[in-house]
Amino acid sequence: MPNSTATRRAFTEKLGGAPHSKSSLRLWLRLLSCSMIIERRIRVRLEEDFQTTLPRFDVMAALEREPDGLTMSQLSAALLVSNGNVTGIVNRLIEELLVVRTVESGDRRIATVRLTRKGRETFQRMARSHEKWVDKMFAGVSDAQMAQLMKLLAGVRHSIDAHVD
Amino acid sequence: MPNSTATRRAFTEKLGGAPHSKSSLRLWLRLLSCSMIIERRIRVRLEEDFQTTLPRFDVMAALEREPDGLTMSQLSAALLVSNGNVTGIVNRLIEELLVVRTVESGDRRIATVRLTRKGRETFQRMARSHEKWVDKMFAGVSDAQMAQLMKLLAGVRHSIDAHVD
DNA sequence: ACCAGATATTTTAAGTGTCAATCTTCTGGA
DNA sequence: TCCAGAAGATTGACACTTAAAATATCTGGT
Repeated sequence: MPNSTATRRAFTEKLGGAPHSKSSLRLWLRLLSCSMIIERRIRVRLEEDFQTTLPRFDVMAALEREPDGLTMSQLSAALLVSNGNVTGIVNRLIEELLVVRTVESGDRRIATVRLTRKGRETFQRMARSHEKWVDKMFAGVSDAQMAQLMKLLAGVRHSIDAHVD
Repeated sequence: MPNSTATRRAFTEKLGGAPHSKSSLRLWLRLLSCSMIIERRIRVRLEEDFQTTLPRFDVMAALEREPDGLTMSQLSAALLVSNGNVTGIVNRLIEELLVVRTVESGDRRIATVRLTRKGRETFQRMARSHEKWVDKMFAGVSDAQMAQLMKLLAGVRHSIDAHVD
């Protein structure tokens, strides 16, 4: 996982810039700590209950709705990770017999990755659990609050994209 | 980082569980993608502008407000990462002469880590930039929206903590 | 004084992540 | 046809991450 940390909160108190400044930083740290905690819990569960990892789960999720499979490049684009990274994860999934990688098109550079039957069945089980875990973590948040959050986070996303520099 | 991904959105459409279910998953994925994008941008900037990494920045941030330094254990507790992890990061910071690790108390098991003068100065510069980057990314979010988000995220955090299982 | 267990830290093994270099295969113009 | 460069994928070097094993040191009870 990922990385850290919620402690950049540290220097927040110092460095008094514009009033807006401190708020952005504090909001960012709160956002970060929420998603880190949720993600960490999912990782632990995935390991405990299915002896797998989040990246492997993510690859399988991307493949699950593509019966015809995805090329390595499509996979890395879908997951927003580097090409070389996908190679390693797919290799491990192949060892576990959860996916296959074949060269079948006319272009022999292109490798297509596909879930096996075992992979599909395994993923179904994992996805059901995953959904339950997330549900449970958000159980204390009302539908109205979730809707609010969806909207506000869309705004954040928009702000980020708008200020690409 | 690491890690991924915003594409678990994939299977969200299938697996129609309770109506609340799908919302949690979608909210979680939106939360995740926001924080991943922000974090990635900070990583890139830190590398481009200061040839450093986010974990190193985080360690320095934790040390910055502790003139007397922190032990390795205090550091890993503050950053919410494993003990062994901190060892490697601090080693690299030592090579860069940004921190020092000394054994000074009566207990020779305990190593104290402290920013050097160079480390302190370097961190000040980095923190100022870091703050600007975050500010800019949130520039399109109003103060009212930020306040709302703070409140709602506190609720999320509370919900997560309440449903530890 | 001794030594069993506790505590602080480092080391190790395996996975994830990046970028840059390399390998293979294709493609389009001369 | 031929070949320079583009495109898909893997490999290698490095950094980060964890959990578990190994080291080193301390502490308290006998």
